[in-house]
Amino acid sequence: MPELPEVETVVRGLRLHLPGRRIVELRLGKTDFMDDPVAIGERVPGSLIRAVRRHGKFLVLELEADGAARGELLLVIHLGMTGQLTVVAADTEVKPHTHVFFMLDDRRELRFCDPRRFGRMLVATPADGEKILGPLGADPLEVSETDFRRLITSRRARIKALLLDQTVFRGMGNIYTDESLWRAKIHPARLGANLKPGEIKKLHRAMRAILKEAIRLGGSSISDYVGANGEPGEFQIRHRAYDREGKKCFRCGAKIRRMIVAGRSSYFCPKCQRAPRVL
DNA sequence: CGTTGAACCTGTTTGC
DNA sequence: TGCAAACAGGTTCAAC
Repeated sequence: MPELPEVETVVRGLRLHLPGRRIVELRLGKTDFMDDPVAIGERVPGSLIRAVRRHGKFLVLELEADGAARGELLLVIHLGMTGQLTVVAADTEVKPHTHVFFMLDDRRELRFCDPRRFGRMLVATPADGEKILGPLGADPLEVSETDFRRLITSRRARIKALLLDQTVFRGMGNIYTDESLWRAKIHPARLGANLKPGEIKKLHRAMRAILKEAIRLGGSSISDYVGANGEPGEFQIRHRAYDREGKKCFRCGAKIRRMIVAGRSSYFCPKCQRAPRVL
């Protein structure tokens, strides 16, 4: 669920509460989504939260550890499909599947809830964190049109697969990929290398505009996504392709179709987004 | 290289 | 109504 706009929304929400707070205690439930739960239990308690940032779909809490493990430490978190990070008062009722409680020094808690446990959590030194964050590709909001073109035309994969590949662009997911392709009128199965210059320019613009608009509306809430304050997003009402199989295309009225591309459900307008004989 | 399918796990929706 | 299948924002790995 959480793609770039959702993670960005969560990060902005966390920034309202976390920087300057100390994590006084940690409580763990199920930990099979953690690389090394023992390390988290040992190194996180007592640390000071310096900053919160996003890298693709990863959230990064910059910590200053005290005691023995003194020094800069990164808490790296991925929300997977159903992960939620919220800051609540310590006496707030606990939702099922809440697996981590970070008790703060202001009687509040940062809670991680993830029913499917596809999320990920680990602590690392800045150097080790680089091993996870380093391989990620260009930020879709920062990438220039020139770099965008180069990244897309230098590979022989379908445009849908390229946009979803986190080592090419960090942060794009199934919803915003389909929405961007719909706006740019490009069929998801087209080969990136075969896109015409005009199409690439339109796609670059569409992607950036859609991500910005989605961030403005707090992301898309399909079933369980919420921001750090527990509020759902509103971008789902603006979806033009995603999850609209059989419904009318907002542009031409044709029925939106669904097909599997790059292993994922892909929604597109068969009339606006034509599949050429040679993809 | 790139694609496909399965696996990871739980909950919800859909179909017979 | 009830049960089983299909499906879900993501990533990773094996096999071709």
